[in-house]
Amino acid sequence: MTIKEIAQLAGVSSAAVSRYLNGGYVSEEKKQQIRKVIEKTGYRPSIQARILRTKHSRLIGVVVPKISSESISRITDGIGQVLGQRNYHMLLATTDNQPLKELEYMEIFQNYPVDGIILIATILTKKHRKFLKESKIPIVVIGQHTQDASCIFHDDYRAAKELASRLAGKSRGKIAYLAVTREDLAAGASREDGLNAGLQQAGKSLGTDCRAEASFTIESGFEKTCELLKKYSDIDIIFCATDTIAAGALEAILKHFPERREKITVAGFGDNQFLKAVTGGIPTVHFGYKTSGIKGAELITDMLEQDQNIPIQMKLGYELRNI
Amino acid sequence: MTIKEIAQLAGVSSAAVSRYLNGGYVSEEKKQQIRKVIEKTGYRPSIQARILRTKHSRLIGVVVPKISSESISRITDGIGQVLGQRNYHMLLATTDNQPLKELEYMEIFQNYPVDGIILIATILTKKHRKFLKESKIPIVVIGQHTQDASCIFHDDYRAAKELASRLAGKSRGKIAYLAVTREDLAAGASREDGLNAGLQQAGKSLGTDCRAEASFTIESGFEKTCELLKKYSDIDIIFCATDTIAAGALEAILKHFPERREKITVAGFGDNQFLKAVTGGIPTVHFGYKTSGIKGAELITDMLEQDQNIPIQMKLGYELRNI
DNA sequence: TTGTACGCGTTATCAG
DNA sequence: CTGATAACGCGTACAA
Repeated sequence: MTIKEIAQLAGVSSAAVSRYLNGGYVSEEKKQQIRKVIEKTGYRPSIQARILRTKHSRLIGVVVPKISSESISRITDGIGQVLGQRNYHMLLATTDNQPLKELEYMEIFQNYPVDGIILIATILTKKHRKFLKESKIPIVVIGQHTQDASCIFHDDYRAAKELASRLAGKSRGKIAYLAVTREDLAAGASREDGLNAGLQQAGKSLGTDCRAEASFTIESGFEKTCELLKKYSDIDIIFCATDTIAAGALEAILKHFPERREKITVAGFGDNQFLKAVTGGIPTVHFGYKTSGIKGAELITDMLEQDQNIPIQMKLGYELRNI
Repeated sequence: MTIKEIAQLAGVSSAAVSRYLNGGYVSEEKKQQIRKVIEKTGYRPSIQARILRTKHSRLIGVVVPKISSESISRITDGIGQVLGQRNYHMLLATTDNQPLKELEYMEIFQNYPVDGIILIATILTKKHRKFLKESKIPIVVIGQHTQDASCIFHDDYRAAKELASRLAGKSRGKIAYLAVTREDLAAGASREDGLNAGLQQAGKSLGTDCRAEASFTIESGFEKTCELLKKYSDIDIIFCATDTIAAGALEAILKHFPERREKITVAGFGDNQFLKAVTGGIPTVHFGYKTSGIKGAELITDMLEQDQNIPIQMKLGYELRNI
């Protein structure tokens, strides 16, 4: 079904049908004819061809590293909420934690096309930065700090510092840290640096050889914790770069070192609701993920509708929980 | 940047550039010229305009009720894996558990357009069924049984029946069930019916007034469990329609009825990894979610490439865990 | 108020 | 092997 066929069936020109669809001048009489035909045929205009003409789709592309993450779903919730209110739609793409795929999907989005892109970022490579700078459509980065685009991020450093300094006092043994790659500037480098600063402030430091690097999974937290606890019997705090890793740490303790359960504190980042429900809540950091989604969506729609092209950097606070 | 501009800069026709891009006949000499210009300008063809001509995008749209769900992310993992191998890309849309939004996004996908749609279904209304039947592009439904499209679903009934019959023997008190709406034929009706059949087989039945209807959230499981446990002091099994609800049930017990913790068995569906890690694993049903994603993606790409239009109904098995 | 004609960026056809 | 040119489905000046 094309607009031409509808026009023929209704005995009018395709322009009239187009105007009918988009609220232009059409006589009452022709409106009726057109409406009838459209109802009967179930005709839907091709968004596709329309975009080719109008250059905007009222679609926002959101690129995420994975979807099985509570923090990410909170962000997309926030985005979806604002976009819905402002009459946009959201399309998601997942990259399975592969930065190259982020670029792949951003290009697809750009050419497909969507009106704007929100990137929930992990590692920003040179290629990313080039893309951000050269993009023809607005991009907002969530979760990482960058000069190359508007961004919304969390105060990972200070959160980690405060968490560490407040928890470290309780420790009489070794303190361990399950990190994630420092290439991830937010969850990797900033949290780790903040942690070390916080420990120092409390007159402590990580135990020798008590740092391990995990990936963003439960299994990884499980394995690294087993190794650590096997090596040292006096670890009494395990900080984890994410609550997901913390879940793996808890599993390891539960399964292989149950006798040490009471002695070891496991702390994380993210305030995972699932974890809170079934454990009663471990010490963790609550970031305003939903808020960052809301702000991100507001930002990008503003850029779209007001041609605001001055990049904005926005840092969001945090709250310590269960501490 | 358009193909015409590239053609001009390279001193060839736009047709030659198009052939260069799509592997047609171009002399070695012109190839070089074109490549140079494309590299220098960073030109990317508009997928958009290409689709207008070719009618296919090598894009598959996947509609999901929410993304903060482990089962759903396992399905999309499976889909993404196959699609990647077969040189397709995946676009996701979330509907926030609102069936109307499912239709909205399926229409967007259809007109946008994508080559095929995978719907991870919850409630199939009449409008859904009409849409499925009339769709011009292939649709695969995952998670629900339907005659109106190819579908892949799980054996919820028998899984629930076996789970119930094997667990019921241990009970000496009241048995409770936290259901979800029966409008959801799979997670709602089938599991509940299977559960009742399983209990009956074991010579038991649900306690009077011991069925409550929850939504698919932790909070909801928490509230309903509080109410149940307040009313009856001899409940010793709580079956939950999903592991997420089960997490809420565990939270309620932990927080408000810790003294009854040892006496109450909480069982669920879905084999949630997070839950398994931190609790050691509650009795639950493992469905082949990733498999259903894989099969779904294979199905739809086959339909696309072989014009197989005979609908296929595929039922997948299950495994009981931690029982 | 209406219809004609053109353009959006590609690919496919066809004559060279 | 190459280059004009028509077509894809729509929106919109412009002329009527």
